[in-house]
Amino acid sequence: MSTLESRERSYHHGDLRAALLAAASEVLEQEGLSKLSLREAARRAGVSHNAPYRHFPDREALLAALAAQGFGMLAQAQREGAATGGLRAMGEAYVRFALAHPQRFQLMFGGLVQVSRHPELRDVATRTFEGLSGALAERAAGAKGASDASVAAWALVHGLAHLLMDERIASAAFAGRTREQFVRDVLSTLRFAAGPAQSA
Amino acid sequence: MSTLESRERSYHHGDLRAALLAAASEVLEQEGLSKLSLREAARRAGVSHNAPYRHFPDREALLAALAAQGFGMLAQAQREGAATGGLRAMGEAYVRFALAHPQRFQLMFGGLVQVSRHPELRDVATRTFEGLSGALAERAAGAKGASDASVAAWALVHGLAHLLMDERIASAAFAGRTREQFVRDVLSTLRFAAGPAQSA
DNA sequence: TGTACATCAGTGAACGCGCGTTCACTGATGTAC
DNA sequence: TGTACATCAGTGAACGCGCGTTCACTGATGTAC
Repeated sequence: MSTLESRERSYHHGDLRAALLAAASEVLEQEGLSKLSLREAARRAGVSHNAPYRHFPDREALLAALAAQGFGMLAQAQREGAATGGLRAMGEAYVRFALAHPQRFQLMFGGLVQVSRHPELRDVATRTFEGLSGALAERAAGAKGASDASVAAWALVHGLAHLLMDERIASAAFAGRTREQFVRDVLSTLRFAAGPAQSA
Repeated sequence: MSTLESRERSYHHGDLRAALLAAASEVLEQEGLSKLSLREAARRAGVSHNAPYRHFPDREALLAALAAQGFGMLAQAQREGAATGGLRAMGEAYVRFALAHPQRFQLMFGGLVQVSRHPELRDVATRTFEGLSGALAERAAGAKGASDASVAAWALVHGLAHLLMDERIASAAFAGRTREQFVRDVLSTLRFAAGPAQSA
């Protein structure tokens, strides 16, 4: 009998916390945030409805863990973007992440989870943004208002992600382009007003 | 006896629909979206818990009406901005609106209300955005990618509104400036890459 | 001008729902000796 | 190597909650004649 099988049969789950997070992610992506309850996560993990309380003090703690996971994913996507295509690719990766995981993005930014009550979440979120603004500050090094510029760049990709996610942009605006190409084109219509020349 | 008094005493409310919207707005701004139920709106309007069903077929219809009202307010704020300070002021007005009415903004853009199911909402939302992109297109008239540029500008203010609203921007970034000034400075770090010269 | 009647806009009781959470419990695990 | 015992991670029943929604109703209003 394999370890997995023995785990499946055993009274103790083995790694229920991870299983709950996986189940909750599934609900989140398939059914949306409003359908995501502790009970539903427990059901999907094949466990009684209050077993989750051994791993999460309350519902919000589960949401916070999911959000934290999301920031990790976003940071990873950005790192990959930065590695392959520089700053521009980082922005595109940000938008791509939001569109690939709209419900997760909502959870991360929807204000439903009180960030102040979950230090772990606050930390991972802060680190994610530092990655972005660090790269931007490097690019605009020394320029007056470099910090403001990095906020602006962040706002730009963040807003574009939101608008596309909510289908707020009429399909006519795409003008036949793929969404990827549209994002590239939109992002390239703006330049930093001061600082070193922008190459991309 | 004044008309108002007679209304207060009468069995029929007089204008319950408006009263419910007002009560719901109050709940929305004071308690947040999650506390906003048909029953709570009815309570605040001093009416039985299912009187609202004479005016709204279901809960989502009430939310949709509130969101539609929000788009009206936003359009109005933008018009005022455009009249007094041009394009830049329009963007600032957008951000200011979001910060003054965060819960409303969430409702309008949070994806909780199925826009497709509420034509009136879709229409007023579309008109609001046309006002913005119309002004932008005018500014960038003739330039290649003017439409893309207006999407970018919209995304910029939209994203900045979101980030500020969610308190995602560390207070250190303000560097002692007021929020209004900070918004102005951030917005001015970006320029259109092509098209007519930008004056502000 | 008065009256009958249709229609409209409220009321109040009741239903079922899924949820978060608590409680007392039991089976499984690990460790001290 | 065995055994006693503490601890941990599950179970299942139960609670109260506010909600959306439906039902049959009643009071108020307006209109045809």
